[in-house]
Amino acid sequence: MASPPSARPPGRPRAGVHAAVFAATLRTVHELGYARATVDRIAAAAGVAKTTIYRRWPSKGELIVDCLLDAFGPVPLAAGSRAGIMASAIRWVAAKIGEPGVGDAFAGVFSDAVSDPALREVLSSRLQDPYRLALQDALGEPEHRVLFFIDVVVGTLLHRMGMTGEPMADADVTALVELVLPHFAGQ
Amino acid sequence: MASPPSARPPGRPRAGVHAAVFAATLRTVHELGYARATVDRIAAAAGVAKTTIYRRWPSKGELIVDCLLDAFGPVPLAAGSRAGIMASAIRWVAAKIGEPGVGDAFAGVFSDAVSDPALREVLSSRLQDPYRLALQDALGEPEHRVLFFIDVVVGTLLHRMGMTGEPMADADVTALVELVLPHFAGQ
DNA sequence: CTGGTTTCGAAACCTGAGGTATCGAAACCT
DNA sequence: AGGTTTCGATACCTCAGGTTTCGAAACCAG
Repeated sequence: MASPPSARPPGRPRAGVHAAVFAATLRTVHELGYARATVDRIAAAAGVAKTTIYRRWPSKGELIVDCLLDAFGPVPLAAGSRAGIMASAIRWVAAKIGEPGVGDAFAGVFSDAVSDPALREVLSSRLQDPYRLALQDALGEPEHRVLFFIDVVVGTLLHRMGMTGEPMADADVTALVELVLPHFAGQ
Repeated sequence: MASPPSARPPGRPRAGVHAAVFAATLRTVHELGYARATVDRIAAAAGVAKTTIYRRWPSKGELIVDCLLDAFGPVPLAAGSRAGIMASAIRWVAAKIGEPGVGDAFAGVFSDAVSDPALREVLSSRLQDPYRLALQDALGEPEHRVLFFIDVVVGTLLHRMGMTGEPMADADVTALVELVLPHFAGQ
């Protein structure tokens, strides 16, 4: 029979560097901006060799996607009216994008994906799809409609971030909520 | 007295290459994507040396901005209700972004601006401000409100373009119009 | 037709970033 | 102690943005 699945493989075990690398990534992106946050610098900030990073993530883009997944976590979907769910989701993503480094990393990896179909696929399937499915389920809306509102909400927040370098202020987030909410009045 | 201002300066005159370079830029970006549309390739497609391009535009970003200004032209602002002006403006920018190469170039230069404050300033002042001012004037709205709706409309269109690689379909543009229009019912 | 001035094209070059390859040292298990 | 794997350091490759150089071409004045 095969060896028990929990048997540790021989050799030196991998060091747990994910948390340190994620923190170093957000810190470096926040301090230097996305383009100047090179993999070398991120590795140095994490106290790790560049080769170690490339052993775990196949590209800078996928590292950033994993970092964002870690930073965002699951959507808080408080039970309640559809409008309430939508409003809290919008405020949640706006607040996350406002955290230091997160918005820059998000806008940066999104930008890279424009010219990189493989990264676009990763971004779509690993980052967008889980949230899209959760929202479809919570709202009882069809896929194309949820995708549309993701375009509206995330697109608006990233456009503001990209044009001004600053996350959207609370007053404008409120305006965004009021723009979207009437379309989820029913139920 | 000084020589008449219309006197041609001595030496070889500059060749008029703007139109050819703009066309080559959109064509190359459309065929290869933004990142692979290098300045070398754009120059080759235009039948021009790379140095000639850098004599006229200080960076790839500014070349793209000028190319977009040429491709967009002025906003058609048909006289009518504020809602009608807004609806036609949204459909106009959506159609422009849907033209081959334009959406990719727009998303690409926007992406570059994320990590390049100088380019962000150029994008804001040369590309966004003229349209913002025209809309403020036509709609009688304050600056921050027009900026907010530019974030919503352009952000949504670019997010769709960036995530799917395709411009937004007409049905979704209609949904975008219907999302925004109720906020311009008055007058 | 000749000389002065400017622009053009071709090529070599520099910098910086993503990503890969190599290899000895370190960490774990048996 | 020996086998296996990962780690860090370093050198390296590719490619894109951008600059420099320089001879050739295009214009004007005399």
